[in-house]
Amino acid sequence: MEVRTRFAPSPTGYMHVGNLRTALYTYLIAKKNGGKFILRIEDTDQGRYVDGAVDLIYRTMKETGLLWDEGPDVGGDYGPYIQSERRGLYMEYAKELIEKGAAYYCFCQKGDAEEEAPSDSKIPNKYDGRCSRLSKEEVEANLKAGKPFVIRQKIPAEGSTTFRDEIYGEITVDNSELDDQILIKTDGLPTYNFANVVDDHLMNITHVVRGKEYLSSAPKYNLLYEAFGWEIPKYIHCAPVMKDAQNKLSKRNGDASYEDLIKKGYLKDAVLNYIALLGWAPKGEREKFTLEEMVEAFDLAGISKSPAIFDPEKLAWLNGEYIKALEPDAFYEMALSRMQEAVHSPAVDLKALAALLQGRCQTLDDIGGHIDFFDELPDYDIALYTHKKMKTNSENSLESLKATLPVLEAVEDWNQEKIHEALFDLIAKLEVKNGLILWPLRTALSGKAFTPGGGVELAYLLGKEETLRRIQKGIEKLS
RNA sequence: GGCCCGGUGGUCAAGCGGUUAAGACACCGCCCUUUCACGGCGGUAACACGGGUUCGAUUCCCGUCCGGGUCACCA
Repeated sequence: MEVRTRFAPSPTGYMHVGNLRTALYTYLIAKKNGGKFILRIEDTDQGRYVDGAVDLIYRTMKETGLLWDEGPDVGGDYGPYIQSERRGLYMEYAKELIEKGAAYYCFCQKGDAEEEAPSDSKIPNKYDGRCSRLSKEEVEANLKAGKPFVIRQKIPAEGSTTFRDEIYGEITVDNSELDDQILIKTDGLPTYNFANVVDDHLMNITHVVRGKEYLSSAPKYNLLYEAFGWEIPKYIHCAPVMKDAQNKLSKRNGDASYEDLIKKGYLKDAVLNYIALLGWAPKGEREKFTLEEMVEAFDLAGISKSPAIFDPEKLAWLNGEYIKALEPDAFYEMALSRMQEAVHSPAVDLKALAALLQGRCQTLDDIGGHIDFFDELPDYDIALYTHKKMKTNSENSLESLKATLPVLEAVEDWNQEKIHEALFDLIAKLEVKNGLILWPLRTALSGKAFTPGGGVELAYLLGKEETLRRIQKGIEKLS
């Protein structure tokens, strides 16, 4: 039988990485088995609907390559794929359940004292099931009178229900723990729990992938499937992605969303790769995977039972690996706007600068901080000239700069080779260590302890005139 | 609180009765070096606790503790 999985988000906000990871795992399970990945929008909660959320879901998934085979915009044989467009469909299934004795009409009002369970119940707020004991005539009369109603699932009073999750194994719950949950609301629309079961069956879903928060409602689903006589899908419940040991990563926590990460200069492939590793361990020691490679390597056995804390540092590291692996031109394109923000002189060779930056950035946002000295030389402390390994100090640095100035002044073609040649000729002539000339030069040019390149590169990028000016400035500072 | 699930270094995690308990990030040190980075090498650091079962438990069972989830006419 063909494997069919579905990602079923509700359009209630933006995609946080936990959502995205669920989508990814769902996709991987389908593709690993040569099956179909379906997108279904669950929008039965009119109150929580957020404008633009559906588009954001489409965009994020397309961008990351999680392409669906069936869905609202691409169609398929099991549509519609938007739950609100299926609204007419659920009532008949609910009625089928009533006929089968697995559900009943309930006329209790929301918030009614009547709805409250006896206080000795083990479950607070558990419905006491009084409407299930209404006679057929009473139900008919209420319906005729136009009394508002909901339809509730009738949970067997005795026994227990066992279901199997692919990663947690078999779980058994006493039926007395289960509430007669509402299937159809007063407005005639199904609850998530009911719509889900009906839709998954109608769409022939074979593997239900979802967050672990649904684990405890799974027994009720099983009862529903059994009442219908439908085949029960395989369940895969995924432990959440956490912000810290106590709190789940949440939408309102700043950088938890995919969009924010991208804005901050993370690469989509790196983000996808990283979140895959949060809760899934591939066989072997490889950590870097393309989506195709993940499909190949994916295995349910590698999915973790316990929650994983999102570690921005490791993401940053992985992102740096992805940046290094980029074609220089591709990196240049990505870095361009950020370089232009920081460097305004048209004389600066941004391609050469990008080449220097590529190996030193973990995120694109790091760029600004690396090149903030280009436009203007910071007012630095001359202590920077002192470096124990280079054996430099303010006195010999002054001499070095004085020696360097005329040498660079004499360079005709201002390019890296010529600059390099001139500087190393000087070093040879003076019979000193490279660092004695180069460290003071780099310091004078940048005013910083750390820069994206050495003296030669910086001199080239800054241009002859600015280079000489900054050396002169250094000499003044040291004199 | 009832029920369900989980608990290996700071973090992600291998492990599935016998291991010197992998690996990665981070951290520290050394080397290389035209700084930082990169690269190379090395290091610190973990089986929540208590009982069993067993010749032997990180691994199996029970209890405790801790954490999470759930108990909506939300999904």
